[in-house]
Amino acid sequence: MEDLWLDERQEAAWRAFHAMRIQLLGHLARRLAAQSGLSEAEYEVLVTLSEAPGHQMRSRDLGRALQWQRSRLSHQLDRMEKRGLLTREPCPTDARGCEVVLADAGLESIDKAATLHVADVRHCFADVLTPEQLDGLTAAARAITEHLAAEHSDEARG
Amino acid sequence: MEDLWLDERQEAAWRAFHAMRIQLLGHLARRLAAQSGLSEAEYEVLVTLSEAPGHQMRSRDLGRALQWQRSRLSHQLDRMEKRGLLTREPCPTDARGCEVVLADAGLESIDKAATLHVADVRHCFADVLTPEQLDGLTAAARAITEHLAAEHSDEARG
DNA sequence: TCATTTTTGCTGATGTGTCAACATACCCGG
DNA sequence: CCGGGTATGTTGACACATCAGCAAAAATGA
Repeated sequence: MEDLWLDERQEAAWRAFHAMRIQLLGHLARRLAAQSGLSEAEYEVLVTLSEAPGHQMRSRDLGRALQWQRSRLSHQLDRMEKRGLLTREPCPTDARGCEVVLADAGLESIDKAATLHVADVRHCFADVLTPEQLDGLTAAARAITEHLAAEHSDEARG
Repeated sequence: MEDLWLDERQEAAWRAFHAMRIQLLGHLARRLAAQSGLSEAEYEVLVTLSEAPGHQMRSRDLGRALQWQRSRLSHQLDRMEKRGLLTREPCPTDARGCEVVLADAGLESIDKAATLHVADVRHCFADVLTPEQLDGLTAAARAITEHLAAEHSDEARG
């Protein structure tokens, strides 16, 4: 049963990461909502759509790009379609499919929102860290992501 | 309009952090649910209560410890009380207040869950990083948290 | 061709998180 | 003591996320 707890250094890192995450994401989400009337989920959908050729994408590909579950995306698109941010149209090459098209209101929203949001990310995240800290964070985050990906493909095989 | 976007290094860090956060927290939440039947919210409430003297706390203090909104806590306690993880009793010193008491089922749950969850955190987070990365992450996270706290108190004053 | 399996998207139920509004109790200055 | 401001907790409405289950179309392969 030894070896199961965190040592001092590990616990400090975990707690600091936890607190930072809560504060930072909460702050960014509140700013985004106040400035643009968008939630983070809406922002991500609109950014991805706005970068797609023709401002449209199959629901399947949108889901893959965002790494979302199908049902999550479907519910989210329901709400955004009701708000007039996008439309859903039948996919010409696959009768199951569904083309998600950015509406004018959505394009307007995301254009305004993106500039302000990126400025917030700079102000509260990027500009607070030194270049060395940025690189260190990138390396640490990638190490964790890759470890999880490896583990996931392990259990898919095993 | 110059200076508003992120440079290469900043964008790499932001994207890496974003991806890591999604993967890591999703993984930990799924493992916690599968192993213990607890959500992260329930886990946090139970851990905090289990560390309190007498396994109980005023709702106000619980909210402060968790940094939660009052309404969030109230809704969460509703659900957990229905599940038999805790009880709510009147506060003897303040008729508005409410003592939240850990129930036997809650103590049992958290005892089992904590060991497994901490092991997961070690496996997917702490053990993946070098001591230097852990310290670097701690410093970076604290810098961000402190920056946000300072900003928040600024706008409270201004 | 035809049956089976996979992919795609939707739905309903439940749990989660935020906001605004509310009722009550406390506190403090007159 | 009393009256206005503050603190505490709850509620209802809504947005968000996950799960299990469903239907229909497509891909696969005997």
